[in-house]
Amino acid sequence: MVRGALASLLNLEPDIEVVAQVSRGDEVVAAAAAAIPDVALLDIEMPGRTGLDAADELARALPACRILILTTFGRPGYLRRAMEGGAAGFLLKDAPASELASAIRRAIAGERVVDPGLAAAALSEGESPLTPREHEVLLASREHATVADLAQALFLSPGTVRNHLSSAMQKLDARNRAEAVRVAEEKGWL
Amino acid sequence: MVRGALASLLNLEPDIEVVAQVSRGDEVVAAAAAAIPDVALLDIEMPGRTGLDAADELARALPACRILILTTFGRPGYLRRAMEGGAAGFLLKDAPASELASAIRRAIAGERVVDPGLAAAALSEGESPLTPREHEVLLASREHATVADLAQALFLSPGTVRNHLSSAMQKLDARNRAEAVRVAEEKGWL
DNA sequence: GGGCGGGCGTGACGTTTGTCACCCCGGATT
DNA sequence: AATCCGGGGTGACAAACGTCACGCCCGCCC
Repeated sequence: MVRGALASLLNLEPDIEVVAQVSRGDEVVAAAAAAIPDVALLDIEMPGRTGLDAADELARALPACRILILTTFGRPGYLRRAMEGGAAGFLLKDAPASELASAIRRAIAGERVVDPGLAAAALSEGESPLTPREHEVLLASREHATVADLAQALFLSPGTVRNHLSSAMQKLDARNRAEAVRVAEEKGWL
Repeated sequence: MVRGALASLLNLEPDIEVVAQVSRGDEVVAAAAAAIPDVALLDIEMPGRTGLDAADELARALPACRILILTTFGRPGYLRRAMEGGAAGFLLKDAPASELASAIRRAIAGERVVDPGLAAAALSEGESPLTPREHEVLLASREHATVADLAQALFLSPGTVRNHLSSAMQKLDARNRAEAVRVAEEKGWL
């Protein structure tokens, strides 16, 4: 509904035409390859595939296509990943709707469009202190209740899992897994 | 942005006029009292106050005003609460945008508008098996890492907290707090 | 070549957690 | 009067958790 509504509004702009819409992250690249848009507007949380992942591949497949990320959650980690992935801009859904059209125009003009407050937050928070493995274990810990489960799912020894978790918890200043997950999610590191 | 976009679209409909918009749940009743709308369209997750809570009070303050809940998450528990609170309809944001206007018209006509699949899910899942206290403790456990913290925050003995948690975990078929919270959230019982 | 960090593992240790049995109380049901 | 349920509490116990020290390997970098 949201996508449809925004598309309708954008189509009312005389200089903007919506040439394609998809509902899933894993349909983005195919649709863009077919429609060859000037700008791709991507959400982050999507079924099938993250908007950030889709952006990475889209940037390789259609280098001429400018990418704008439009998301609900202003996690600094998201912003960083988006910019490193070659996005031209990063918008929050709680910005006024008028900003969307102007951001698209500015993206076409070659500017980078980033919410200033969010950019500051991204710089101040720094990037994730977690090693890839720690990140992976913490991620999996959301879906597996016990260390034994976790170890089996990751093909690791239970001891190693606990070591990774313990190390992650120290880095995140948390007193247990659950808190570590919360903190990591808040900072956009998960 | 989403609210603004939907409002713009609705204003394009000849028979619909958007008379007020607010961004916070705790501003709903005041705005409605000033604008006296025929229909109130409420999200659930809002800063300040839940849309469901706002709906309850709105139904008391302006009984003539029809209430439509428009939300991202189709949790059966949400639906139940909304209907018990006197809402005229319950829409999901992933429905097509065209359905929104028609739902508003049907609400004015006195119909109840509910996503059929969601209604079935609500009936099949049943309501929360948790006692009020268990619910409360589980809710608080999201923000307090240890039992000791939890006990202090709720003015309870640590043992009692663990008893409540244990009982909740059994009812939710979970092996620890974190899993219990996940399950309860999924079912819309939290 | 040596140092360093990441990944994987083990063993030991103390703490926390989850479970259970059992206690009391008050209100509602029968 | 007896029963049940929700709430609050205690004490004990085993299991799970989080921490630490230590070992090994590999790759990178000075």
